[in-house]
Amino acid sequence: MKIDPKSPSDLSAQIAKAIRDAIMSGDLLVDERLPSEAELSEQFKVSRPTVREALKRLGAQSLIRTQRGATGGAFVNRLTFEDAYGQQITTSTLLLSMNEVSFATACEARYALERACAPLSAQRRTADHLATMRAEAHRQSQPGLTDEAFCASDVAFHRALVDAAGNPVLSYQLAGAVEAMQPLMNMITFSARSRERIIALHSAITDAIEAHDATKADALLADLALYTQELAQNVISKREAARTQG
Amino acid sequence: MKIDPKSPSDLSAQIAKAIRDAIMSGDLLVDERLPSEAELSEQFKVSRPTVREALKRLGAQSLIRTQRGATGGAFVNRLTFEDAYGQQITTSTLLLSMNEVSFATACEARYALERACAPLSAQRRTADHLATMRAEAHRQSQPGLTDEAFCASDVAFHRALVDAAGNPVLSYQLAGAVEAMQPLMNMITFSARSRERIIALHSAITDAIEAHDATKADALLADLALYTQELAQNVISKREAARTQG
DNA sequence: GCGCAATCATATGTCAGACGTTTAATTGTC
DNA sequence: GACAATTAAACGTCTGACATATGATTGCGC
Repeated sequence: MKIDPKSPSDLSAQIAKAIRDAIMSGDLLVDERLPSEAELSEQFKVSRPTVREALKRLGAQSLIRTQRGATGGAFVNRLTFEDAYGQQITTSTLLLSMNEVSFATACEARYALERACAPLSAQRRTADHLATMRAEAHRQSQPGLTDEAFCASDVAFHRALVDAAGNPVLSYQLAGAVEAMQPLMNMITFSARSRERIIALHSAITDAIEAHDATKADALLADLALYTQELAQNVISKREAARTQG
Repeated sequence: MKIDPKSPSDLSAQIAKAIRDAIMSGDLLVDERLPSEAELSEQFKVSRPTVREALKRLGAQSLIRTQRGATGGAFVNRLTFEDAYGQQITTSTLLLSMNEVSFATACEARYALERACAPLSAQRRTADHLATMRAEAHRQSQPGLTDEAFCASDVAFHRALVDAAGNPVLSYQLAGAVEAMQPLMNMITFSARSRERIIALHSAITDAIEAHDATKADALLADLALYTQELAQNVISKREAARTQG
């Protein structure tokens, strides 16, 4: 765990990298305590503020946690699925909003991923998952629901569908993809008729999953993907028309 | 953009959160310059080192970049797909290594995701993608290749397969999933015979993709998934036997 | 007037030393 | 032996300063 003393700049970045590498390579184990800030500053021959900046970098990635007090210090953090979700959502959301990713591209990715776990979900779904899916579908049918609330419920529905696959790694991957899309989804205004159709599809998907019918679930998801794209296309072409006219 | 002055601890975390929220909500636009560290420390009524710790946190997430000199400062960073890849790989790798995720679970997730983009790849693949896939398959057939090099080539092959779908969002999602699995894959020792079979599958997959045959590609990927699981199972049961005996 | 070099202003990067706060272990007393 | 006070270790923050990079400005020579 050493740094290059020649490059005068970015010392804190180098230190962060050295520690990160030590963690990722397994030299530092989970819950192991790092040397105190004072000791690290001696080891690396830098000042304590510099060490602190490095530690904050690692903290931002949930690689370490810090604890105050006599037996405190920096500890290698066990990265939980929840931590990872949060980071993935932040990253994915920014990625989509900053890179002019088209709705079509994002939507295609989302449904491709969801269809990937549909067979597993159909196979392993529990009563709990089915109940959540039905509850969300029912919520979506309530009148007076704002578009945002409708979208949020939509995300919850799909989240349950993904969780039904019983594979935490898949859930983690898809949580980011689906949640990051919500800002894009929110731009769609759902008419009463379009909601009705989406809800019908949600119900049918739930039925298929309950019946362990992977093929049908897949087909319904394909329909839903197509319909979502269609709705978005309407919004986009209307905007285009308004711009041309105005 | 304010912080709570009542809680005495974690000031830098609060400041980081305030700025992060401003970026994610769109209050701060891409390439916009943040106030200088001195100005921020005035605004938030904290010292400069505290502000700096907050900025380093944001830098670690690639939310900002800093530049020295007269017109320097902190700028809202345009998160590139490459930045996002890097972070996702780091996060996914640690998640898998720290949470006793079974090989079976990770492998299932990986192949489920890959099969999700096989239809798109079959539809859109270019000559470039096919060339890369064939080149990697060929590399895998060379004698004397270490298991690590074989795995790395395997990752490159699958990466090309995913990129062939022509959807950067999918590529981003899958890059993390596939690359993060490499440490787990590396535990498998590939015999000459198992390599041969994997390479045959890789070639067949490439053929199917070239022929725009999504169904066949999907079936072959399913075979590959099964075979990979089988190989891993062998390793695991051998270890088990060794432990029982020793 | 124009080009080039020296200077300056600004902002980040780093350092040193200090004080406050939290927390657990130790010590001392009843 | 149990409980309270003290102590020590470590992080969290502050102040002030110097170093360094870099664009802008100024001034000089031509």
